[in-house]
Amino acid sequence: MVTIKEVAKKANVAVSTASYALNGIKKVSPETKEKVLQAARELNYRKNGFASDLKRNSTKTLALILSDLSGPFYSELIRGVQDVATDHGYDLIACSAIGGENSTAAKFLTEHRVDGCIVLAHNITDEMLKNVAHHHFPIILLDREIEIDSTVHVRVSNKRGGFKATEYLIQNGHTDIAFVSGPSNSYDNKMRFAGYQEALQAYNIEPQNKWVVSGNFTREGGESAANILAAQDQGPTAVFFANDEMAVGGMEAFQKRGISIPNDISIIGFDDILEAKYVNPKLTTIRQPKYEMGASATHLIFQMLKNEKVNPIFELHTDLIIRESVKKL
Amino acid sequence: MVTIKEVAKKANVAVSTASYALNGIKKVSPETKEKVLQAARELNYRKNGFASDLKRNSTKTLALILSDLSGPFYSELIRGVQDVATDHGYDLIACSAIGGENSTAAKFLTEHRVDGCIVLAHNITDEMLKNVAHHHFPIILLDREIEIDSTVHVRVSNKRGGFKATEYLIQNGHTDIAFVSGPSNSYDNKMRFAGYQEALQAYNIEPQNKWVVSGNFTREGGESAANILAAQDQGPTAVFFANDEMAVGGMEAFQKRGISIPNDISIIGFDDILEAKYVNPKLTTIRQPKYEMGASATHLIFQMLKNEKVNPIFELHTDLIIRESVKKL
DNA sequence: GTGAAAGCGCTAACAT
DNA sequence: ATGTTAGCGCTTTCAC
Repeated sequence: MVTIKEVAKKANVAVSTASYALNGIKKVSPETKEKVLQAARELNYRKNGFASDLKRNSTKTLALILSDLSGPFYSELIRGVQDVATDHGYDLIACSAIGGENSTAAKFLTEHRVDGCIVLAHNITDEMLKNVAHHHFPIILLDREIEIDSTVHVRVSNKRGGFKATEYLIQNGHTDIAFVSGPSNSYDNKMRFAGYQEALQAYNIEPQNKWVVSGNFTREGGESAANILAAQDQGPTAVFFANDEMAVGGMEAFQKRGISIPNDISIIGFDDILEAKYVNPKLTTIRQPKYEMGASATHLIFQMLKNEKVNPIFELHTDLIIRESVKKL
Repeated sequence: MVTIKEVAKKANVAVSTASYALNGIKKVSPETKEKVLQAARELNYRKNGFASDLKRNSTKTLALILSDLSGPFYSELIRGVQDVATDHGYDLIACSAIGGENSTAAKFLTEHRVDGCIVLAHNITDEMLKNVAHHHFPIILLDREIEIDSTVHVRVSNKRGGFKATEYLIQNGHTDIAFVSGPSNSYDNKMRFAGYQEALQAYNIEPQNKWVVSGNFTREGGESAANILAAQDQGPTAVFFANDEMAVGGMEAFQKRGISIPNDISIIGFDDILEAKYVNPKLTTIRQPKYEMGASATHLIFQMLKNEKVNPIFELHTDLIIRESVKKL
């Protein structure tokens, strides 16, 4: 490996001069600069980023921690993060939390390898986050329930969204409304369900246990939930899937059984994934402001980096997107 | 920031001893070890990963360079990379090549921040790759045309795949076969088109310029290509979309115009994306072995790291996946 | 088993 | 404008 020392020697200057030249610091005369650059080129010099970060005590990079790099994820959200990071001259890397304590995520979280982290991973334990969170190392948690000291949460109003979805169904004349839930340990799911229940109550509709079935947030889960619902003597006239992924699977399952959407049954989802508008009929759903979530999270990091005080909770709103999958009764 | 020095002081040992204890090196007696660990806990010590990497001169991490972190990408491929990296005790980070010379990707490529790179990004120039590639820094290029010294290429047999797709159409009685191409600067696209042409020639079918339309590898591009094709007096009986993304868009566009698939027109794609089997009718396509691409690329990196000789080109094969979108004439 | 000390490659304060 | 040098936090050789 060729170091700055060798470059300096070849250019007949001191290391400091070489460093200044290489970093474009004006102190150095144009001729010396060119000499250094030339030497660097000839030696094919590449700086050692770690050494430089170590010295400067700053990495100018942010990490985005995801449950699984290869999982499906919100590209809009990432774009939000990326845009803001770039605006501030920061780099962004993504890493996976698979492996828990031994994951790449853990390494970045604990070893001062980045200046801040955005965590969108449910496989990172609260325990670990607690151990790592301290001042001067900003951590933003997305969609987490538990509050952790010196950590900031960015959330979406899942409960209000669940309420809106259910209310929209009710306003279209539905009273027999099923809820297909995600995994029970999911904070998102819990809140969306709470919104569903609240809406039923607000409109004096008796909740029915048989109409709450679970679907694990996956397409397949949505299919089997739809099949369970369709097999009942007296099925619901509408179903609220706790995410679009399941709604898409559910729609397919209903249609396969000859049940027409929205004529025989109305469907509403949650998330507004890309596919929602390509499915047939187009899916009515609750949109999460994903780009804004990413952008806000990143803005918060920079505020924290500047030692500004930030509110520990930042909540964003949801919108009802009306398309074609709900019929007025 | 609390350093190992402070831990050592608190534990009343030398830094070296603290280092041994912290790294689980057996030299140190159980009691001293416990003393050190205790001190570290109390001080909430986090090691500085850079300092350690700098000293060890190895990062034990690989970078996966993508055109755009927020773009749609092959999660199967990433899983392949991830699995193999993990097996070798390496970490994996993903970063974006947006910004070219100033991108995060460039930083990782040039600054010795990782032990090897897998590049799946067309916005990294050959020039840059050339400057960076040298022995002891393994770089694997995915789906690239130009060969670069001391760099290894993993490819898929796009041309054979294009041939197979076209041949399958021909074997089903089609002779009026359109080709919807991707961006002209894409190596994948070029090769798939070459396969298409070769198949036509092999079966003595006259190629028709009016049946080659471009679609930019996007869903929208597929839609407009389909619309162009559908508007022709005498349209094709089959169309080969150079990727599934476009095929899905094209199918929707055809169906919107009342053209039935596969009754009125047959469709074949390329890639076998997840959606291919959820679309209606299910899409017949050419599958790329994406997991294997990722896994092979990563294996190659480790071979290079061990200074083993590797072949500069590694080609994987494609398979025809027959589903429902092609009809026998 | 433990400690002292060199040094990884770089930056920046200070001296010239 | 350029050079000398301390030191970032860590690992590891060598001496005890």
